Amino acid sequence: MEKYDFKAIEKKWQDLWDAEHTFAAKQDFTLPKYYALVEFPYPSGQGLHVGHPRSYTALDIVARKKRMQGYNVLYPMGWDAFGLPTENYALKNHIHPEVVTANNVARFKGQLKSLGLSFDWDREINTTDPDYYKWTQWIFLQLYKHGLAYKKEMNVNWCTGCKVVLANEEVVEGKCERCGSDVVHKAKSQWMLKITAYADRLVDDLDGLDFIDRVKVQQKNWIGRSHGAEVKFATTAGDDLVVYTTRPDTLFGATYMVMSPEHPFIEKWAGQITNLDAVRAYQAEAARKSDFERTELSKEKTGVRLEGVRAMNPVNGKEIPIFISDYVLISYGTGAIMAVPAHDERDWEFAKKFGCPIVEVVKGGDVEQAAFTDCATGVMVNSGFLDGMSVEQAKKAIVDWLAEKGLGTPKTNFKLRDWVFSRQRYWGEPIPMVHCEKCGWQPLPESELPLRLPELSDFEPGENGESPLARHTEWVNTTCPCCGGPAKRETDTMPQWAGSSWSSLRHTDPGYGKGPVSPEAARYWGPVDWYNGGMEHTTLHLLYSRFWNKFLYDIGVVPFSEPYKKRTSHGMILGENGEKMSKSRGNVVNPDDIIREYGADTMRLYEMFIGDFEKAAPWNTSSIKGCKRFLDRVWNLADTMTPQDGYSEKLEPAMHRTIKKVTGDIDGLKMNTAIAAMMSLLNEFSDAKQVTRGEMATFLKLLNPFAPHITEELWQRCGFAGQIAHAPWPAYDEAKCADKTVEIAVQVNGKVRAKLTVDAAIAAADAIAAAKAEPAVAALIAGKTVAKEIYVPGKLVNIAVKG
RNA sequence: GCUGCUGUGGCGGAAUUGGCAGACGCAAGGGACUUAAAAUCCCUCGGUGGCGACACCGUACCGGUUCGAUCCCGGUCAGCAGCACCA
Repeated sequence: MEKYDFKAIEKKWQDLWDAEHTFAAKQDFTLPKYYALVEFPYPSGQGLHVGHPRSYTALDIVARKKRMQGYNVLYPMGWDAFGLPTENYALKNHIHPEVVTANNVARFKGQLKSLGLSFDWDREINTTDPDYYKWTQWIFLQLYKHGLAYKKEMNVNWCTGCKVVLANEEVVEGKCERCGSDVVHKAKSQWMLKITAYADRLVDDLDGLDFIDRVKVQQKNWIGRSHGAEVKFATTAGDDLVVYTTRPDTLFGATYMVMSPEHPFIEKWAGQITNLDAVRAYQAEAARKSDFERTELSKEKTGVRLEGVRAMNPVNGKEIPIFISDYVLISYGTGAIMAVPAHDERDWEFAKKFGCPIVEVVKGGDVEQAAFTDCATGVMVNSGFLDGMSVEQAKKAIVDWLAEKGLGTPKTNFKLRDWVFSRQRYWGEPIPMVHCEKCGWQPLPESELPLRLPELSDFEPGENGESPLARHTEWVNTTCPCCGGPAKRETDTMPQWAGSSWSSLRHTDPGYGKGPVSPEAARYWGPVDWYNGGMEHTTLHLLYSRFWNKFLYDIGVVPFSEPYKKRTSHGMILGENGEKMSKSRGNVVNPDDIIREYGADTMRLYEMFIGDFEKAAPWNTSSIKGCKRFLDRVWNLADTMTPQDGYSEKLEPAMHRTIKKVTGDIDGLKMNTAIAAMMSLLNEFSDAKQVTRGEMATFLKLLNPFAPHITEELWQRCGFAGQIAHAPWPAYDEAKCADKTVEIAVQVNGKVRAKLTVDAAIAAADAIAAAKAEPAVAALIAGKTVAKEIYVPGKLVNIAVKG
């Protein structure tokens, strides 16, 4: 046969797949279904990164295998195309974002096709398509109508670089997640989504899902649910100061209180505070600090004591001082705490600095040296009626006592905040709301959707934090849907995360006109069976889309409350030097170059072979050659094929074992060891100098999901019927996986001293007898007492001797 | 600081209900073919000692349990990721 011409072969089959829609999901809803999904890309100007194919190829392998196993597979692709980089590029180059998006999508699509990915292009979606964002807007209106979208004047995270508001999830260490600029606080009126209403379910429902642990852990930490109690402390100012605590058991040890500098009582009590100047100065200082500084300076506690007002510990009647300090956050709990320095590290540090008494109420540590925070072993002391109880018992007892006296109630709190949903930029979905002086905020009638973005030539963001849409008065000025009078449109747009929050649902029937989701298609296809995506989206897209799905479930739009059954995450592909790929580091690998030089099949194989799918792995150009060499040898294998249909006697166990291994490894996302197993099998064929027709057919099928072009071509050239993509996945027989004879190790006291080839079904006594007969073993055990003899079937014999 | 994860040859990585450590691949060295190179094929390839058959050591480090530990337990160190004063 001629040389392996991957260029011609790959083009031939890609064209055929396109022409025949080979991988389109079938409309027959009686077939068993499988919905595989990868996070759809943001079509950036840089084109595809070598990281994209790692995720896409892995699920492509899953999808191709499932098709061969007889499933009706949905493996769709789309474009998450709204967003700042496109808009910034458009601004810089004076091209409309819509044009930029179309160009980028065309390039991405070409690149994805050149990889031979089996996406169903008939179900392509684009979040910037008005037919798509019509329904994104529709979902927003439903959220509004159910009280889950509301407008609020608040301090928001403002990115000084992008000139836009960010969600909490988009702020990393006080900097913008995208551009790295400083994030400052700014008071603005913003649309908010009440994700906190779903906090409990977003935590609890994780238990029933097949998500990798680190995703579950990260989501749980982010939502940050804690159980405790709210407790009322009487003050000399008259108002009760309410605090939230997870350790009500330590109430007897509360020796002072702390309020956040933003706490409203400070204003209220101004007349009674005798050191108001110092308090005001501290408030001003705290307000000046950005989030970043507040966390950076967290080592040293600061604060001011409120002179003139004191509180009373409700459990023992003792008067205790009140401080203000920025280590207490206004945004969490009640904005005030009871301080128990003996059993809380932060309180301990503060008490040491400000000379507050440290009263031990849980025995077990040395509270003069450090706070004792262990809940599991401590015993209550100095706590009146709680003395002698464990921490757990004391928690119950004190909460009951507080409830009885009307001093406190059990309470659950979350770290999760509501989702800031407004962005002051052009390239996003317009928020379909209208403001009327008379009627207030009014939703746009659903019949007027989609509310299209106006054609603008000037979409530079406003300096004052206004959206560019605000300058477009013809679009802004409208009539009130309620009273018909003059009104103004909302000029902020939705965040980039809006469109992707329901995209998995739309793929099930992207053309459906009566709602966001066809009920019939959703019932059949949903939820997604396997979803793969980046860890960086765990507390963003993944959390948001779970929230939206739950909402859509509650209002009867979808019949399932979780959008994804299984979630995995791929590791990053690093540069050859082990650092993150970036232009500035000069270590970027372009997938187009690799495909041109080695072919798509080699590229796919290499990215799957590179290492543990979940871990980061450095790119290594010379390792690619190993994968190319493998495919070259597969190509040449066809020349050694014999006409025999079944498996040769010698290789039969290896064939069954490899089928089992590859099948299981694909399901377990261990593509690297699946490929290793196929390489080993190829080595067996090489040693045998031949391959039977039956072996060839099975081998090509196993390899097909990984290297679809070369296997399709060889399938045809070897004269097998039809296309391999439609061939059934090979089966294995467990009973035929084992060899008839096995080599076992013989150990004396755990050290290998001999090897022995025995019948696989040998009895333990016979194996041990044979082992003892080995000269090397006999010499070592001669004259010693045998303490124990162990036979592990098919593995080894171990003889333990003494003396 | 807290939480989670990881630590295996020159490199990427295999192998754990405790059972022959280093599969598979890369790189390297030697050989065959060739005028030569590339490609291909064959051999070697954890360390130390020995001409040698072999012996001893070896899965970050120290200790424990076991006939047997990369795997389990206790402690130490290093790295990565997430969270970051959430009471």
